[in-house]
Amino acid sequence: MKQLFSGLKIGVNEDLYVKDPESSALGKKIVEKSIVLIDEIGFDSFTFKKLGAVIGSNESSIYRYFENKHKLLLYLTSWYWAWKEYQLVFSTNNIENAEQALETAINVLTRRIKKDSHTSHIDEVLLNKVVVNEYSKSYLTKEVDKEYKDGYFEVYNRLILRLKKMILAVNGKYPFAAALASTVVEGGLHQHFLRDHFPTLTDCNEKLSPAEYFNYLVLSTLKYNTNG
Amino acid sequence: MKQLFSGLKIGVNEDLYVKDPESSALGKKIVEKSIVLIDEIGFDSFTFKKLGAVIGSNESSIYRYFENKHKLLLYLTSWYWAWKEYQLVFSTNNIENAEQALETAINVLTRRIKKDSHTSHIDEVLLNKVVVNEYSKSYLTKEVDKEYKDGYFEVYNRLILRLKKMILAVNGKYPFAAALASTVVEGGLHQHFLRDHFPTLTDCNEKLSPAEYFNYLVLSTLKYNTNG
DNA sequence: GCAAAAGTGATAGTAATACTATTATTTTTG
DNA sequence: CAAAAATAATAGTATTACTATCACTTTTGC
Repeated sequence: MKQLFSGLKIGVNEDLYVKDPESSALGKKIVEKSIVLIDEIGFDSFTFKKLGAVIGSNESSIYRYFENKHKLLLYLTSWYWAWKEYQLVFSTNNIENAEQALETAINVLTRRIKKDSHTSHIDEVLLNKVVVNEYSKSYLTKEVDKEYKDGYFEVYNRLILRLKKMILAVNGKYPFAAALASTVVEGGLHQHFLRDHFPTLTDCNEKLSPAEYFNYLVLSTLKYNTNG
Repeated sequence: MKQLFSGLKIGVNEDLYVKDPESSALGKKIVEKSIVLIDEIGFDSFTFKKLGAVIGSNESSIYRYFENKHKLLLYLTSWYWAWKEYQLVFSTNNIENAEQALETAINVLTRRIKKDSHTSHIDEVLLNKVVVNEYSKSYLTKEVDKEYKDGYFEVYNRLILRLKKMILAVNGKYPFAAALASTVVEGGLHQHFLRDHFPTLTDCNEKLSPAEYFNYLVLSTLKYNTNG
């Protein structure tokens, strides 16, 4: 699968950046090191000035790529979901059996990223950690409706609707397909967070993965319908 | 049920405030109006200075009740979960049938608050909105492990463990009881958010409530186990 | 190879934030 | 009514989140 990605540019909404960070060495460095720094100090403490210091660049230069740190976060997380979408599509497109395809999709969407395939300058292991800890902050804002209209959450939306379709392929009569799809994706992030910080609130640990929990949850609720 | 609450003080961790806001008129006003203002402008734009202007009080006076706005948010959300815990306990404690009790609990935890019982100075409708939009921000921080140890998330923890127990009462062999309980509570907030802002990502709307979705989800996964 | 253009860096400046400290004034209460 | 407690007013600091300007460096197109 690795070769399928090499040379392939992950597409995110162009309004998220002032200048395409993929178009220059500095741009790539900004993206690469912002992930490292956000993981290290958290998004709340993260500033362009600190990032500038890390990459040996001026604050003002970073502003030429991203309007502000909120847009940068949207860029990073959009990149993440686009990457997940590719993984989902490529890992399920030759599976005929709907149930098996759904299981594969759930695995892709809820597994913890351990090894970095490291296709580019982006470290997917760190980016996954950033998404778990910071993604909600990108939409829990007063500007969310406007930004939704502007397509800033396009990739995330599309990904969830793909999963919804796969759920309906298993059981076309299930009435909560969108809610279940969003529960799996958002819940996947949340269970990883709980595992790391509120361990009594989840059963997921070394031996039991969120993927196992969600696979059981989804299949049982979809099959319950048909069994009566 | 209303009378059970009147005169009953909801208990939150004492380290969350410098001076108990319940102990004075100003303290109550701070709590009351902070909910209104956070709902209005969002937690990110909320400052003690703006709150001071709203209540006709000085910024420095607010600092005598809460160290900073993060602690205030923890206070407000703790109050909310404590209030939910009471609702849960009182509405289920005389139900013998485990399945029925669980259904009631899920209803209490995932329903939208519409009417304000308005026991005190706190508007529960607004507070519910604040929790939906801001609760994640209270734990998605770099200080979460320290604050967890200090008991800042005690009430929330206890509430989820109560739900876990009720899940196990229905099916003692279910292996993901804590994960399912946290999925219901956190997912409940999330589905309300989606309904308001990303409507294509949920099936919940005027006619279909998150409570119905979660009831079906939980009962089907718990029963699937026993049916095979 | 050179000039224009584009990109980057350095510096300065502003309004707002998130506080702390001090002192003055008002309110409570013993 | 005096002492104590609570609140208000003012001032001050470091940091944030930018914007603007200008200098310098690198790229590119002829």
